[in-house]
Amino acid sequence: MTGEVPEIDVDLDEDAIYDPYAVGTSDQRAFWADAVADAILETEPDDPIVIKGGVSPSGVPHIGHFNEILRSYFVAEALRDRGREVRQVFTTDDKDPLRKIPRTLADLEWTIVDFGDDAVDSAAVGQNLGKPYTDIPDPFGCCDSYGAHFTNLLLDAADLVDVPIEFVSNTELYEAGEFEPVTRDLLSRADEARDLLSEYQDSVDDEYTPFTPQCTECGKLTGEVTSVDLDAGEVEYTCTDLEAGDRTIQGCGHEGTATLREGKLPWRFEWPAQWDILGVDFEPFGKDHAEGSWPSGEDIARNLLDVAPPVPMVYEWFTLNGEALSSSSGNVVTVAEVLELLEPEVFRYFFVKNPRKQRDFSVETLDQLVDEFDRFERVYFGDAEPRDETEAELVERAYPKIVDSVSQQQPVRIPYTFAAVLGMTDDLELRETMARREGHLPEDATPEQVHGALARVEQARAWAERTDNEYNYRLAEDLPDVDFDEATAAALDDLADFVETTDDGEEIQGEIYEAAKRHEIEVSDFFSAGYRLFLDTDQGPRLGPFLAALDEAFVLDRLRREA
RNA sequence: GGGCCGAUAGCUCAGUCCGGCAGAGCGACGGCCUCUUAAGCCGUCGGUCAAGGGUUCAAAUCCCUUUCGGCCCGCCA
Repeated sequence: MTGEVPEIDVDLDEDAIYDPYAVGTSDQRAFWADAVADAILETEPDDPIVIKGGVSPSGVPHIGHFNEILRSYFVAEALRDRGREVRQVFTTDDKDPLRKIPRTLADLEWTIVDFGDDAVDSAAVGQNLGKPYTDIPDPFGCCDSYGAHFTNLLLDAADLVDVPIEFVSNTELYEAGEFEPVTRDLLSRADEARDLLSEYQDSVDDEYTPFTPQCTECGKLTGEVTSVDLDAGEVEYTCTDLEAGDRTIQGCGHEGTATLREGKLPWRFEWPAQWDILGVDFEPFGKDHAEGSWPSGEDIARNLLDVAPPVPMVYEWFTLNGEALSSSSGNVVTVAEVLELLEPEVFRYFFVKNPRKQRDFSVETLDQLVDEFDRFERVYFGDAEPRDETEAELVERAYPKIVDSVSQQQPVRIPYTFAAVLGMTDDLELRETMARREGHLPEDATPEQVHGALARVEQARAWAERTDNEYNYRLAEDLPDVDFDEATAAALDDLADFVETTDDGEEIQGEIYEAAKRHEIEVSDFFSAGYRLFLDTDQGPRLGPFLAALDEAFVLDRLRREA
């Protein structure tokens, strides 16, 4: 359970509640999710409050999709803090047609594979452009359809970050007839619908019909409606070509009839129709929707469907390593991959930040994100000073929503980069010894705390390996190929003799200097010799305590260049 | 072409709505710990608030213009 929600007088006018750029920016709240909750409550929604997100299951889910999941989650939690019941719904827009061949796919284990890979039935996909995702075979053959496959990955992604969501399949909504009343209504007032949408889309002309039938012959959503018979609940259509980007998906020319369930609404109408059907009170969306779909959707909801639109919120897109996230170009990172590098709470923390800012998710500098989270957590436990009152409130409100559960005791965290260094060895006891020697583990830490703190090593090690950065040390198991001069060799022998007499890291550290001086060699060169022997690099961790932590017999053999 | 969002220290970001000393963490640098090299402590440096102009006693904040990054204006979602 989270802390008290600060009581404030909220005074939002209609404009502020339905301006997607304004929602969530109140200066009365430190955490944007609280400001969003204020706006939602101003609309006086009934319980349960419905929060919706949604994406097309078009390909490999990537971290961008977590805007839909986690932004919504924080708002849901902010409302629950105020005693409200909330449903977090997520639509998989699986009735959408596949418009182009994805370059990469992922199997259910999140292994990324190229479209042309042998494991992929590429023909099953290539021959089905223009069909709904749920009518295309799963190219891996493991799920009911292409749509089901990637919906399963989305479900798994939400599960990985432990956000409970109610999944709703759009295709199933159509099949169950949920869209039929809205479809019928829109077709009966096609002129009105056309007039309204033409204010937002220049291309809407007199021929426009707010329904896209699915061809009974070829299965594609390409039909051009030629007549409507609402009494029969049918439309007549001709299967025509479909423009998709710079390509054309060919229709089969079939002339036939379709029921109001055999097809779909164009997106501009489908979105507000979802609001109506699901009773949506709040929906965040990417900036791509902000200038197009939202204004028309709001208008359609109010003036055509006669329903209140949800409270909207725009989030900025972020980049990955400075480049646009793009499934087609392959610049994606999956949640599964991210969670190999980060603890879930750190990943969730990333989404606590202001949604209105363009942000880069940089794998190279992930350590900074982790450090930021660690400080955030210390502030929560009173172990670090908040920079101002705003941050104090932000921490108080957001931290409990980031972690699984707030622990009684402050979790022990070892710095991420140090954790990466510990990854030099697979010896768990050695990791703990080194961490203790460096004071990263309190004397009285419980075994659970130690275990929890060291769990980070796996992720930090994976990060160091992946980026091959300065923390990518590896304990040299065999004697590296070395060739020292006489003085250095003698100094190393001295050092070995000294190590034999003590296991005090600080004393060893001092002897390294002394031995170098005695043999008249540069201290820095002597350190380098040590790093070369143990890590096969020129620099590394503080050598004395490092050697003290290692197995003594191993250290002696190595210093004497014997093994 | 029209509209919209963003840009603040080397990095990650607060602060902008409602004008009032330019901020935090990390990094860097210096010092301390018998000690250049993952830790710790102390300290220092670090800024054309993207650029220019305007309003104001006072502008990162408001107004105008421009640059850069991105989005929308598709019978796409």
